[in-house]
Amino acid sequence: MPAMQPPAPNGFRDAWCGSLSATDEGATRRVAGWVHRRRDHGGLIFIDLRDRTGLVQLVFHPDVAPEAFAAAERLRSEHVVSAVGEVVLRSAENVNPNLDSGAIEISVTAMNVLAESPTPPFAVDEDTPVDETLRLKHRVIDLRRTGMRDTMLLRHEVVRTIRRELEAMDFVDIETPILTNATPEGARDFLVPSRLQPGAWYALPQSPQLFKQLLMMAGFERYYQIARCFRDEDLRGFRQPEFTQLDLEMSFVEEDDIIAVMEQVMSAVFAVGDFAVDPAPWPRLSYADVMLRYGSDKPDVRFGLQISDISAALAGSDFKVFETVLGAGGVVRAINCGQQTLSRAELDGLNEVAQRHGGKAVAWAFVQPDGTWRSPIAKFLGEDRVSAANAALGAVAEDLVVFVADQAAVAAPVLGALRLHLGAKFGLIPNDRHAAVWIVDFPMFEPLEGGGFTAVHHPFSAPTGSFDDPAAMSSRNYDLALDGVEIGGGSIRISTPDVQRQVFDVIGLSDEEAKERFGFLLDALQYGAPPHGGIAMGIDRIVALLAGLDSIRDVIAFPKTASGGDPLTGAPAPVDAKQLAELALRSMAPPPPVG
RNA sequence: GGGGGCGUAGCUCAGUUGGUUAGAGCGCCGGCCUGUCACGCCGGAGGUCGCGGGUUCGAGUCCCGUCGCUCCCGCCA
Repeated sequence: MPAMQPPAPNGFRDAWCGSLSATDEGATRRVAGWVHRRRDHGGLIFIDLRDRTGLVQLVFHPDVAPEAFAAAERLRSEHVVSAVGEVVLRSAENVNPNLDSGAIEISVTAMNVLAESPTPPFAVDEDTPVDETLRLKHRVIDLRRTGMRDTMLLRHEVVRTIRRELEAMDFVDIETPILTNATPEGARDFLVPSRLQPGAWYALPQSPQLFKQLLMMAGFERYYQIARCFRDEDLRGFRQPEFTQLDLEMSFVEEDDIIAVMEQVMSAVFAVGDFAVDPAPWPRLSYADVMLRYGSDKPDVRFGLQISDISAALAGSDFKVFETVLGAGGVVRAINCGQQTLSRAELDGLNEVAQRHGGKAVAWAFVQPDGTWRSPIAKFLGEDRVSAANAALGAVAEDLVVFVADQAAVAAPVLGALRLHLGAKFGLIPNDRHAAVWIVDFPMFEPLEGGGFTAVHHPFSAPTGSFDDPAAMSSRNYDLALDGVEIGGGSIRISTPDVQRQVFDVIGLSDEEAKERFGFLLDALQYGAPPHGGIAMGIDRIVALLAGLDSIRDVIAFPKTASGGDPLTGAPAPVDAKQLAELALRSMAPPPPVG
């Protein structure tokens, strides 16, 4: 964090607690903050006083300031005080190296108690973990802890850096509506009833997608916004119903232009967190490639354990499981774990990992010095197939190989999950090194059960290929993955009404529906839309990764729990019948029981 | 919607095969203490074992239900 300017002197303070140092020796300084800790020695009292910048030790001597000393005897944790005194150098043996201000202390001459506090529900320190519901219920106390404080300040610094970089590149910050229209596909919308138009509904935006495209058509060339987005889906550690993204859009650009801008911005952001990411440009891998080799569209490329397809090597064996799968158009894929050992119980445990992700079972083999396999399935395969598989996998003596046979759409994610599981188990995932990678060449459409298609990303991305074969079309999308987490994604957009209509047609949106829902977009496209594209980056996720946190709840000041509630305010909560009546609404359910 | 884990003092946790008055550390309160810095020493208070029901002579412990939190799958264009 950059150093802070001293506070403008007033009746409360003229210095930051954490910024005082030996250079202030002899000066009279006034500080204000919270009582972090009190050490009462009877004839001498020490107070650690805390403000946003850190701690400073106050000393109260009965002979220096009897009144202040008497007041200090009554101080307790989290009382708020303003104190003034001389900054004195500590003797060498009394220096506290754990404190930024540890070379000095303030010998207090006078103190004002500005507020008192009962004992807080948990200690304002990092020493013991605290139940998260309790933390959220008392978020004010929780946010006083150094971990939360530092994270919120880091978050601020990240956003500040983004703005600085983008503004240096002439991006314009423009706000888009929070009350807007529901979208027919994609995530579930949060809905807001209209009072002035009973029966009609606003929706909270899942992203400013269409508005930023309209801004390009309006000629703003380069737009950005730190935008709040809303999706009414189930929560996870890295998913909240409202979240913040860096949203940007540019005109007269292609993929390389957007990617170059983002690499510059993100490199600056990683530098803020002292985050060791390989210098840009970052690798661009195709969707098909990463789904095969990593079993994920957001691969963690910091470690090996890559997946290989060995269908061809093993085809035609007497092993019924593989033959049945291959006969039905499936695949056999495997991970060569190298010289690793797992117990029988650990090998069996892999089945659970596979089943959690929709797989059936995991086969395994240990390569022996002569190249044959010690494996329950070896006898069904035959020597030729085993050596062909060894060749395909680069497997040599003492290597462990794990296999999954299934339809590709199942085998890929199952092996992807196994890869992460094994990488963690073998200790292969470095936490001091980070890897960013672009994923490109996504399919434009994916087939729906029961016929038809849906857009893999969204129906405003520009497709490539022929509409005669939608399943074979790609989209001009690019996602950015960091350490196995999707931190952003975007695309070159459709900029002609024609193509936009054809895409709507493929996803089953009739001309009439398209006109009703997106008429404004088709209309704007028709009046001269520049080629344009953009990207959105998940701020919460980026900050969590920079801070090494597993949950974005820890980078949001006031987040929701897994059931979408806020223990602090009690939201969501029933509302008065009167409020409902004004909205022409009626409650269908009895209010939930209190407590 | 489905599956796993958790819920005992203000906080973090222990609690054996179901068996005496449910414990520890920290915190809190009181006393002592002039160089501590997670101060120290002495003493003390503090419990709806998440909630409801059941089994049992007896339930923190076993069973059923329920609520809350959390992780995973589905879902998240």
